[in-house]
Amino acid sequence: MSIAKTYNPKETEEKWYQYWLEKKFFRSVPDEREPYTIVIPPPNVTGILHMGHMLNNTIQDVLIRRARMQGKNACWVPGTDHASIATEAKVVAMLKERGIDKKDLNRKEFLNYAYEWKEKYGGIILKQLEKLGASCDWDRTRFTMEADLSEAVIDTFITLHKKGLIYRGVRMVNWDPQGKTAVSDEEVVRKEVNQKLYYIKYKVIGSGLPVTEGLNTHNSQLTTHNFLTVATTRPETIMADAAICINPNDKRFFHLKGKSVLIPLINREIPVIEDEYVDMEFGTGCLKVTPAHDLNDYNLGVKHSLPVIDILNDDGTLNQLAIILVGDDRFAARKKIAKMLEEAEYLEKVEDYKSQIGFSERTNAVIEPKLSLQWFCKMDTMAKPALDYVLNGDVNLIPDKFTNTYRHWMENIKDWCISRQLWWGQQIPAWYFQHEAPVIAKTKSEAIDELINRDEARKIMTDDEKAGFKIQAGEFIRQDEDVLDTWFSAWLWPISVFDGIKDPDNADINYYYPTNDLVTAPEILFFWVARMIMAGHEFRGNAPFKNVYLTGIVRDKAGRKMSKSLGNSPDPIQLIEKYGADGVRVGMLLCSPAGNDLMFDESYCEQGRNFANKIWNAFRLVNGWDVDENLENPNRQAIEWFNSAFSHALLEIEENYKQYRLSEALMGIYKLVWDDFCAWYLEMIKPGYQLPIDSETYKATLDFFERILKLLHPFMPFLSEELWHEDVFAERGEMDCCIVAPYPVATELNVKLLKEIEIIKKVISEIRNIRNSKQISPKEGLQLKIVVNSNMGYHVYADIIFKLANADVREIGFLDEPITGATSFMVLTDEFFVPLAGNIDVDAEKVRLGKEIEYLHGFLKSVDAKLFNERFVQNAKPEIIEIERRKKADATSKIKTLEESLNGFNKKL
RNA sequence: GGGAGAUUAGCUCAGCUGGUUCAGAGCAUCUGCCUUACAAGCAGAGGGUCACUGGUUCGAACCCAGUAUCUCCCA
Repeated sequence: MSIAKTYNPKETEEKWYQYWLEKKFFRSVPDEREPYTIVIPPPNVTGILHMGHMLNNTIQDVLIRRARMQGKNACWVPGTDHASIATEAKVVAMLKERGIDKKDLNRKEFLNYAYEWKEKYGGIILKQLEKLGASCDWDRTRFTMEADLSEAVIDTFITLHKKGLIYRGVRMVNWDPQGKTAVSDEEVVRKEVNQKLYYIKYKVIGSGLPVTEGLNTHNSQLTTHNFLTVATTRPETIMADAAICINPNDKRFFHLKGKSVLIPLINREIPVIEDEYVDMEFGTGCLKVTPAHDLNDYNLGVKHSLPVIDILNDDGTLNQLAIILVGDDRFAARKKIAKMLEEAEYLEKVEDYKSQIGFSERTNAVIEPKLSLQWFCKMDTMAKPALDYVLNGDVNLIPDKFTNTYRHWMENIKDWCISRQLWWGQQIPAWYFQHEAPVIAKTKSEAIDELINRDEARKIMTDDEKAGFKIQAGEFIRQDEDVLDTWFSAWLWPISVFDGIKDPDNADINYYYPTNDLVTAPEILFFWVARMIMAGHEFRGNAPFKNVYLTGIVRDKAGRKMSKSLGNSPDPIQLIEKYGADGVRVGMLLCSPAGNDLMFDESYCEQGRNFANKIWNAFRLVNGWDVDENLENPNRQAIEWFNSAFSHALLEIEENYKQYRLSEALMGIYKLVWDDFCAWYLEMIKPGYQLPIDSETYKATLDFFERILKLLHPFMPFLSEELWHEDVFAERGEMDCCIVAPYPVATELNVKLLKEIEIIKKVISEIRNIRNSKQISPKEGLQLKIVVNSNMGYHVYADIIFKLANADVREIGFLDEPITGATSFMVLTDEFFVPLAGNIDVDAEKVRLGKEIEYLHGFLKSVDAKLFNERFVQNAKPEIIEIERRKKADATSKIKTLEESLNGFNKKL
């Protein structure tokens, strides 16, 4: 039977993924086995797969497949996140294309379009994950805005509100005037921007005190005694000024104490206040205080009881309170007002100025600090236990360098603004009736009941009156327009996917929760991971997962973050088509140390593809052998050696898995397969061309191959499954699949054999090296003679040396003394001679020996330096000294033998 | 401005409690091979003042201090 020379992933991927699905290998239901659970970080429902997802989900799939093979009840819950801001933006854009303005729609109409959009595009990313081989339990797919999960969110809100952990307050928020929504600090991107610093003059008026004597206020040569100057980047906000602040220690401004000034253009009088907050070095030393439009000013305003004058509309245009330029956009107003100030001679000068400005991550609009009535979730009491879980190791951050960052954040946590001025999301269950304080309730009718219950006068109403009130209230009560932050859904994810909020004692939540591992990006450590831990503690009394594996950011070769706008991200699906899913998975993981960013390059996928092909061809070799039952097994050493080598590698691989060093675990497998199995073991046992193999070796080899397939499976599920079903291995029942094959376990190691084969490999390499440097064809047999000074039994390995180095076994001789006329090398303390009739360059050989002796002398000197150093002998640990002594002995004896060889050459001449 | 981390071969990274696992791996490079599983391959080779400067120590890639450069987080 002939098999293709190269592995073709396309057919096998489709075939096996379907097979796994049909046979329900991904399905998990609670049973008596130990559970192993991962909840997917729900990708944005609008998203398409990018390299970050590829990395993240490959890691999860590796972990979940390995756990499945280890006999655990592996459950990987998939799903998507409604991503309110991003999705709403996409829907708005779609409507725009159709010529529909969101403003012309009501909430219900808009949501219909949004759902239409979600139905069309929402499943794309999950379909793409299938291509990668993701073994999620698709029957469990959840969506953060589906009915059950939304209910969980609303119930959570109500519960926390009852506990006093949710409140409504006037706060400075980051306002996105384009998206018309508040965004979190984390969604604000700060960039350095070239701006102008405007120096504006405010006319000083005395409170009872005369203006500085003798000066004519109509004179254009005004002095600082009549005016003070303020430097600002935002001249359009002067109409919102509530005060001018000076530092009480600033001698330059003592004369201003207790006075007031007039705001230019609108001539409103505002006081001069004093606060040490003002930096005397910056600008002019006079600070305009605009509580409505700057966070620091707001705090200053609170401290000095200043009025708050908000001159901006939600869309960033100026409102009536501005008095002038009403209706103009803030940036247009800035230009205009600069001109107006200049014309009225209030503008002293303008300077270039660089500063950090916040931009909305979603709309890229300049963020406006804005006072707003928002809902907040109190963080301080929730943060404490969430911090403790990480500090005392109940939750493991991997790598643990993130623990520091986590602590720093948790100790300086601010309350969480959870309302968003959007429609796509769970509408806040707060109800407003006339001018009463809002009622928190799940439904309108519950809200009305609550209205009745909380008011003494209503409580005592007759039933008829109550019914009347209900009808009246029903007409006027209205629900909060805002929706909840998406993270307010996402923080429940590990609980809500198992319906643990609605039904806290159900079989699924009891079995799967807390989950085992979470794999996510460090960027969302705080606003997702930390909050999930808080929710876990709050609603279940424990942390939602044990380990958090933080992946790196996928960057391009030049170190730039991969992004759509840069166009530097390859399309993952195309990569899969080019290199195969297994190739891409291997490629991703080869370059992804835990927690470090990875500089992705396609060549890694190429390496992965080549590896798949290597395995494929190893299979072709084994598959092609005929077995002769009558043959003796000549490969006992080789078989026992590989058995040990496999276990040895497995132990290391397991250790790396344990520490979540997946790239190193993979590299361990890579080397085991490529080097140990293919380059050494198969070459050792390979029968001659078209000759049969003995059955013992054949069986052992197939067994090794099967074990290798199992080790490979988590990383290369398709190739391993494909080969698993080849006839040579076994007759497979329909459920006998690699995906559920029991994971290999290490057996006892033959340490002596492992060591000896390493020596034999070295001997073989040396012989090959001689061939290479002397241009001797591998077909030309060589002789090998050995002077054995160690206790190594080379006889046993004569066959192997012959086979791999073509040094004829019958010619291997054991000598008592070195011989001349041969090129030589040493392995450990043993001397090897390869006679090369007439082929030997005596001078070169002498030079080589001389160099080696010289090196050993140098080495000996450094060892002696230690041993003759009294302080070393006194202070160093005995075993260290012993090692040094042995080094010395070995080097001395090596020098001796090499010198004898050299003398041999000299004698001969 | 405050905090965290990094700097080891051309590239991506290992290197545990300071000492034979001590300078390592994979890729790339170079040399020779189309050797009947694999040229997506085989055999071999070269390549590093462990960022820099001091210090501690019998001994430093590893510990300490300073300097430089970079990344991230927070103002």
